[in-house]
Amino acid sequence: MSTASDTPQRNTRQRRAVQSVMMDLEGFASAQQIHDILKQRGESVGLSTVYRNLQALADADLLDALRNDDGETLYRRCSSGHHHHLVCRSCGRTVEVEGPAVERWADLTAEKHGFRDVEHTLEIFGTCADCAS
Amino acid sequence: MSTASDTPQRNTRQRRAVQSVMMDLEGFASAQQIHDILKQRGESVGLSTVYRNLQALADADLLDALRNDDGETLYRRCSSGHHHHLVCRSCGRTVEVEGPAVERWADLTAEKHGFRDVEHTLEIFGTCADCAS
DNA sequence: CTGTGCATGGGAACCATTCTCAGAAGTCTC
DNA sequence: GAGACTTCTGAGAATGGTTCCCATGCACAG
Repeated sequence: MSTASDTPQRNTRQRRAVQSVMMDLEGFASAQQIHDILKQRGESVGLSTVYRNLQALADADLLDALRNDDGETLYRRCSSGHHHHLVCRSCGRTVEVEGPAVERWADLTAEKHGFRDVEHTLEIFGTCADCAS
Repeated sequence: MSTASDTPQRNTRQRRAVQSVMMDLEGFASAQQIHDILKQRGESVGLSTVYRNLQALADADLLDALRNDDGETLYRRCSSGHHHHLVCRSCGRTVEVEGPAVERWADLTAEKHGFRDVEHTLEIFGTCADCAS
């Protein structure tokens, strides 16, 4: 395996601080919000560095990233493996969901039309039980 | 019905020009691309106006809008009714696809977790047969 | 034809994100 | 532990898509 060999990254205070915040976070948050949280904690980290580390973590599949309607990128820690999200549009609470049948349908549909290297995005939005009352 | 009564919009040259371009377009295009096409046709329209009209058309469900990975909003004319897209990430060619089973799965999954007023987004990206060769 | 008010457009403003690059700080070697 | 080597950091500038501002234009009713 060569996939595991790439962690030539240095163990800096800033990287640890960002990871720590992401561990504590319950829902999705923007890079700027995470930057603010770090500032509040007294673990000040440059905004560029926050962006860089979030991207690195997302590339390593340690975080999920998605764009909201405003065009911001939101991050959240995630379990490994392919999955989708059920997000409360009111409070941001997120449930990770899987749908093997959907995966198959997407691949099959793409293949039927001659498409290669297929990816897909799927997010479900709604109002959770707590927020609905 | 009150939904059909709202077209108190003026019939300007610019609005007609934008609609005309969208009718001719095969795949998704960004506001800026559409602005360029208008310029090429000699039907010059201000960039702000292009944005405004595209948004208006999308709000009226006459266009589909989606965001690409770069954060740009892309527009395309769409057939009525709920559907999803299979988009070539190279040339932008788009196939509208339907997946009743997926709709049902999404609604069911959300319901199972107590979510209400459920919506979902689903897009499939790939490289089409022509671009793959 | 004339008045009224929405539409237009050019440029400034906005804002999330990325880039730049000099200085700071991990890590490896001896 | 010291020194060399290299990656990481951060402040501010740059970027780029989109929206805002507002004086002027133009569609449409009367």
